[in-house]
Amino acid sequence: MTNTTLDREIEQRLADRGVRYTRGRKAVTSALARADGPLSAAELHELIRPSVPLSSLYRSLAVLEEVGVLIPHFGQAVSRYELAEWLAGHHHHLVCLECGTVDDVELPEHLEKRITALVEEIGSMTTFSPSDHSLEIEGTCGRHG
Amino acid sequence: MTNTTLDREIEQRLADRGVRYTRGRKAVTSALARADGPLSAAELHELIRPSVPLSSLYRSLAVLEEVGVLIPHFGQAVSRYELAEWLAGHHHHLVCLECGTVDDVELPEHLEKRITALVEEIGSMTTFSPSDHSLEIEGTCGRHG
DNA sequence: TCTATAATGAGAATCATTCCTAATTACACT
DNA sequence: AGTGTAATTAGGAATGATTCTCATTATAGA
Repeated sequence: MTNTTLDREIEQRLADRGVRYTRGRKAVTSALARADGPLSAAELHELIRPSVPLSSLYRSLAVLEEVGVLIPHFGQAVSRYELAEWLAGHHHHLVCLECGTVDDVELPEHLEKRITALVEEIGSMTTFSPSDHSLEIEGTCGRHG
Repeated sequence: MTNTTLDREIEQRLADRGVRYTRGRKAVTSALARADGPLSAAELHELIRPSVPLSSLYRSLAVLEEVGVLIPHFGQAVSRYELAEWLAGHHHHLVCLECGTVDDVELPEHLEKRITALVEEIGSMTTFSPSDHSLEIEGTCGRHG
């Protein structure tokens, strides 16, 4: 395995929750540990096929998410649309982890400038050419009992 | 209509592309203009029902995206998973608009500190309590012909 | 080893999204 | 206003992703 330490940490976490660290679940975490970005169920299936059928894979993902080993990159698998920035203005997002709503925030110029500067610095560090950016802030909105 | 100026800008853009600004399309843009964050097709449908059937709604979304009036909040409607940050470390994302891949970037500490400071400032401006954040940088990765 | 419980495999069911085709509508021109 | 043409829509069928169900298998502990 690529990363024994990581694997042991996961094993520990699952043990604490009384959940087994089975072959299929190991296949998922180890594929994700090797990946260099978030992967979809289909992409994972391609990587670890044919050892795990899709239905089991989805179950493994759900279990691993439940115990906090995995996180979904942008919650639900539905497309959400918004007006383009030339219409709505440049903004960022507040993502509520409790109710799933996403709210826009427009930042005052001095904060926005600092973000833009950061993005440019990151671009100059890599071979990636940034054209736009969005700061996604997760937390809880003020609307819950 | 809530926002006549905006509506005229959209009308103009569609006219430039030789595309009609029909009742159904207006219903979509005006609902999005009123919304305070990105909406899914189902949410939009709920808002403007029963004037527009779902299939037409999807087509409107596609057309409006094509002419640059709408943008999807996080591309494809598939869930992608990654290891939680306590396992993978805190990182941000480079989203390639050409091929759809998402790569992780881990930032050097001085940059990360600047982002954290920003997020805290934003939190203090609103009723939202941030628990985590991710900077999503869109652009093109270095891998295309 | 035996038993109770957790996990898997395979396929059916569900939900979001896309596709298809005929009927309708808007637009340009008379 | 009336007509021809192309764009658009409605509605339902088809697809693809995800979830559910249930019979079977594996596991941990008595």
